[in-house]
Amino acid sequence: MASRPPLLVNLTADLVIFTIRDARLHVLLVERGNEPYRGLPALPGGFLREGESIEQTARRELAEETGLGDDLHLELVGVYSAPGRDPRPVRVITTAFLAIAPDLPWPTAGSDASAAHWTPVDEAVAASLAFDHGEILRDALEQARTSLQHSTIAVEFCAPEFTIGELRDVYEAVWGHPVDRANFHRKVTQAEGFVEKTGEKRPSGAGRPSVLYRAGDATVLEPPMTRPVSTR
Amino acid sequence: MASRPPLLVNLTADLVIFTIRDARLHVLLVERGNEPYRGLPALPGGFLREGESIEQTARRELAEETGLGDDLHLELVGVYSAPGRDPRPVRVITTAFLAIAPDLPWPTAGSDASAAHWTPVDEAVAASLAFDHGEILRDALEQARTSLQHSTIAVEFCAPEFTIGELRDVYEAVWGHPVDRANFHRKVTQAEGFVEKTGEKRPSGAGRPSVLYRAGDATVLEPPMTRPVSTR
DNA sequence: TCAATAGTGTCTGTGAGACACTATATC
DNA sequence: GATATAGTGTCTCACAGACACTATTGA
Repeated sequence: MASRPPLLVNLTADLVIFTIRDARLHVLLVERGNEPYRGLPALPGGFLREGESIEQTARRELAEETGLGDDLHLELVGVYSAPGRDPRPVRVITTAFLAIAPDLPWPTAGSDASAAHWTPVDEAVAASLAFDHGEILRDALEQARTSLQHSTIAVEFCAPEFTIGELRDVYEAVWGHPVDRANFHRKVTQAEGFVEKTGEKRPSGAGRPSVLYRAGDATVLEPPMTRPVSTR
Repeated sequence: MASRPPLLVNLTADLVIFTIRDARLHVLLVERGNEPYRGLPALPGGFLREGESIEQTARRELAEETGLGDDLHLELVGVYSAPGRDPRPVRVITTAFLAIAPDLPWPTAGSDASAAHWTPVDEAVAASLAFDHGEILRDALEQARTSLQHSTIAVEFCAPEFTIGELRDVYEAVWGHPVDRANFHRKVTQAEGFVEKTGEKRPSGAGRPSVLYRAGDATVLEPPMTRPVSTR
């Protein structure tokens, strides 16, 4: 049989960048400046360039959008390739990555030109997004919730020095569910390599000052943090 | 700034198809008939076609290679896009999928023309494979081991009716580690929706005949099956 | 002193791991 | 009977969940 030439496509990396502001999980959305879907909110992303791996594309976009270093946590969420997901003549297939940013004072909520907004995830999930970005966002959110169980990435949401209470706020914001204060404290401090004391304390307005911690060496959390049934 | 046109690439789906033969985990490898890497063992795969999602590409290749229906379990392992991973002029980026096939009598170990071989995974991991298929295989193996903990996919390795002992053989083959017979039996039969009795028994040569089960409705296994530390 | 927040003690239930025991088949 | 395989009982330890308690600060 005559072999047809392989189909040529464009490849993009789209980013689901999460952070926590005011104890709520937010995701970075940009307003599309071009067709298709001009004016609609979308996930930031961009095309693969020559000499780049798709992870490098994702990191480059991440740096452009957040202005942060490229040492942030990135994990693959999925490949989205349904025919017709992008109306342009050449097929555009995207690889979605999940990124986690600490809750820092943001220059302009993204240094990129186009209007970037930190949007509460529940609003973003309910909104109508460009392309299949709604589906991507839901998949990434579920993956983030699962990752919090099995890994120590929650510290990536925090500043270099943080309190156990702040770390607990991360879990509560991502899971959207309260977590027992006492049990969480023990779990986190006893898990080897999750957090380590800095030796400092920080006054917490009123009340006993909290001990400060920094991230430990471990990346996997074994045994995992159990996730409330109602969040699954 | 002048925007350059997006890079055009070829996209492939490569398959890591696992099965169990003689209580050992095997993977399907094909011998490459064309350049590059002609003659070297490689994972089966193929190019994305027009009107197809990449999952459909993977299912099509899976059906071609195994002759089995397209209801087999498929899960995304990763995207492999390093520049230079394929020496051809147009960049070839692959999405790797993990598939699980039951241990059935195979027509010719794959109906495809090219020489397809069921290879024990430890041999395949040690061998030199085409492209970055060695890395893909290692990633897929680790993912399969993890999936066995958290899901009920182990039943996909089995015939429609199976014994608890056969299911345990799956875990031992994939993990490469013995699993306690008694505790496994309780875990599997008490986990809701993992397996259900058919009502039949099957004589097992000598000894008490074993009760037959079929797969249940559940896909996630909660709480998970704990994996021996030495396999992590 | 009280209010507020941080951190500990302790009891209970679930389930994993280890391993002895019972059940049912072939020879 | 002996042997082989399937399945159960049971003890111990680790740990999650619930929640009462103590500790340390500011007002």
